[in-house]
Amino acid sequence: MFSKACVYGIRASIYIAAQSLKNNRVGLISIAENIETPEAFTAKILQQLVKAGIVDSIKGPTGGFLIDKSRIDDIRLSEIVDSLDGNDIYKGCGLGLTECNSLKPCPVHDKFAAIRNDLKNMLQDTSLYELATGVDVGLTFLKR
Amino acid sequence: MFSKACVYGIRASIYIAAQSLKNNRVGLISIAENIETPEAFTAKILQQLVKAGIVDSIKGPTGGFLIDKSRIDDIRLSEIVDSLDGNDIYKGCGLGLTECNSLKPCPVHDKFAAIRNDLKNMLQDTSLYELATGVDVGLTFLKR
DNA sequence: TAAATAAAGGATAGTTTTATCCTTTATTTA
DNA sequence: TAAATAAAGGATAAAACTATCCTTTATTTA
Repeated sequence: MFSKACVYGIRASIYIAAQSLKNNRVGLISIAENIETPEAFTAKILQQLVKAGIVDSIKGPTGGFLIDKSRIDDIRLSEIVDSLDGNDIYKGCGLGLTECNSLKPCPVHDKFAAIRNDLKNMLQDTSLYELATGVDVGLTFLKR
Repeated sequence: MFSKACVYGIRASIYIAAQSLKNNRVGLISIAENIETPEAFTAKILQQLVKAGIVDSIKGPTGGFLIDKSRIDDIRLSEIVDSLDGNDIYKGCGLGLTECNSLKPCPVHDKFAAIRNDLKNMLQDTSLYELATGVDVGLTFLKR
């Protein structure tokens, strides 16, 4: 469904959000440990999330990654997916055709459109806030 | 969503089914042309579909690929996806965790389960027959 | 101001996926 | 039975994705 970069990025964002809600700034090592991802690869993904404006970073001692508390409720899963995997999962044809639309549809066009639309809505309706609080209260998990 | 091998395989299966319904056996070159896929790579995918028992092949002059007419209505999209991409899209965790279930769920477990279940049902409910006839009457397309 | 810390960035390596080429095997037909 | 045809299979190459390492830049604190 999503690339590894994307799922690592989602997990990292949720972890950073959960910590930011508790006013903790977190470093790369701690992130990689808590979401169980390869450290250096996670660093690259965090760079992308910073460039996309989803995560903030601060260099030097006491530095690390954070998300402004006031924005955690506004950030949607769809933004993270967009920034790491692009919008192909929403827009692309299910059978890989370059031109595929209601005028010249592939054989699964309508059936896929329905699923993809549900996926799109789900990602757009899901905020980082609800995911982060689930992790914080121990209802959901980011590793294993 | 699906690998290239998988979407090529679906398109090839639909094309072979459409031709088989008209009692035409089709060769590799003609398949690759009509679904616009790289010939040699398509050959490899067809080998997998033959091994999976979805498509039949006959060697030598007048040979080619076909699907028994009586089976076209029974073959589901899910079988093709299974044979080329495996069942990870149905079973795997949306965030890539190895253990993820209702007892120890990832933050998006329930939301993904709903989407994945819809996808699963759609693939299991869709027969090669309905896709092939759509192409045959010019309602849907396999290339561009 | 020097040393320590932590992210950013560049280079490179490993793995998987996608793609091609060439030889072998099976089958038909002249 | 020889020649032609078409799929099967093996080897290899190219591209994309995943992953690691090392240097540079920014910032803090002693």
